[in-house]
Amino acid sequence: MNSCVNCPLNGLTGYRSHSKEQSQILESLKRDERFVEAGATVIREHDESPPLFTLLSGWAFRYKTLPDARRQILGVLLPGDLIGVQQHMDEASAHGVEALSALTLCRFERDALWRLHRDDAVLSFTVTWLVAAEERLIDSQLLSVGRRSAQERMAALLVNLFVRARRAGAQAVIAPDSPESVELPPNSISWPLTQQHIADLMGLSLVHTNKTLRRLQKGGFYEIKDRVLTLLDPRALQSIAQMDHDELPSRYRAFL
Amino acid sequence: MNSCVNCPLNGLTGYRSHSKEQSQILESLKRDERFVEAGATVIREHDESPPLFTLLSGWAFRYKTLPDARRQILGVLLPGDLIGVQQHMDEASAHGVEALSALTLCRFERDALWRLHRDDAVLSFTVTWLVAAEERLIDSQLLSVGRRSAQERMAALLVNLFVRARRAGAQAVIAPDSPESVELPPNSISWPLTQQHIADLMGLSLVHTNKTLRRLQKGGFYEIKDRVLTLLDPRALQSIAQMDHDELPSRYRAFL
DNA sequence: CGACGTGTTGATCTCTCTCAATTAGAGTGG
DNA sequence: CCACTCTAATTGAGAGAGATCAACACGTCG
Repeated sequence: MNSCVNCPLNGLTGYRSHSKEQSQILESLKRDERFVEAGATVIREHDESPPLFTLLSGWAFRYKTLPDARRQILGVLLPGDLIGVQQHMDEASAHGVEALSALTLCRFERDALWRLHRDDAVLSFTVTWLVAAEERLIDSQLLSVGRRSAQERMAALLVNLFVRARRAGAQAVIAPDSPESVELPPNSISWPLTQQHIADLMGLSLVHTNKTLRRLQKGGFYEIKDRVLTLLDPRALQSIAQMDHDELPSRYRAFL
Repeated sequence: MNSCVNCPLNGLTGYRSHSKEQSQILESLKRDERFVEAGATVIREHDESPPLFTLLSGWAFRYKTLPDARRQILGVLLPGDLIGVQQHMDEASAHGVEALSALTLCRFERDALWRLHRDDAVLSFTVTWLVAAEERLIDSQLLSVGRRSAQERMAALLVNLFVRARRAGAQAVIAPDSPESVELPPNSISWPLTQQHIADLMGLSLVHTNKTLRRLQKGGFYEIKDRVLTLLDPRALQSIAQMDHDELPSRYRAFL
């Protein structure tokens, strides 16, 4: 079975169903599939014109670092996300991408982005949609990092990633050997993040991240065991996070 | 003279020159021009499907707030920026937009975004380019807010906005009555931000923002007088900000 | 003239960071 | 099977960057 059916460009955004025509264009732009192991670097931080990818399975993250090695994780990439649109348009890559779990990537031709815009209006609109959706995620993270307390940030992160992962899992047509495909209870997801990742995501120190997380755990709000996150009280977490009702786009709300 | 020549969709991204065909499409999608005064709300935080705008002159900002009124400014919008792509695709607006100075906005038809993708590949590619460019700006701000000290954040903000404003000014074909059009020495720009704005941009308190800014000013690195910012030592500021050489895209470097 | 917005400064307070040490689990090699 | 090593999580203590509280200065504007 062709894994292109899981490609986000192929109409899985919930916006429209894919057609033969678009599928064919995508096929022609696809160069190959790539598999990388957990921890591998997909794009180095200052790579020149890295390829355009689509994430078919697994978790990854985008990051930037300062000269003295402080790292900020810009966002978590889940199956169905696009990788490398920003850099593709503009000289060197501004951020690196690293795998959190084993990944399956669909790699496209160098000029795929332009050809896709040139050849098909639906596909080009989908790209814009995907990029805009990613921007909303960053906006939300910026709100957390800039204005939420440590505890609020943790709660927001848990809820956000939970609903995103649930939705990504629900959308995948097949993904036999990927971490997110393992059958889990409806209030659990696979969780490949270490506390260091969480700290770098939320702009906190490792130690403080640990203490804050611990407090939430002892409060019975969530549980992480064997790389699996279980939300024991999603509502309470949302409330702790001071999440405005509409901070979650409606397409995610069903997963809580 | 038609102000559409200043429209970012019309090839001002430096990526290509505009053609008759694209100009005509844009004309047909343009509904009208809007003028708002400084301080006005352009888009309320939870508006349903707000229109798509292009910022022709003036400064604005995007923001999100928490239920208890803490505010995070997500980014500053300068002439040539697109407003409202994110919200346009997806239910309610996730962020508000407010004017920092008097603005000239070009307002488009409701379904302009889709029609533009449908009718012209160059235009649709330009939109993707613009959205991706904005995402890079947010990435950079997230790095500041998450990992830079207060002093570093201030320095980074001053440098970043300076080069962006300089470039926007250099690109504007005409903008007679807008704040950024006033002739200023090459190391100065118009500066409509209050310290409260800066605090909300960088995720700091007003008081601490003031003290940090004051220290930099006393150090002779910059000066703000009569709503005009002058960078007295851009190199030193970059260095204070721990700005990696490539944190500024090359198209901005000429303005330092 | 008083009200208001903006900037400034000093005095605490506290959240988060840094430093340091310990525990637990997963490999790995002898 | 048992040291040995590495990574990730955990906890305590002390330090510090930044927050909060409180005044005051200055200019604009009704």
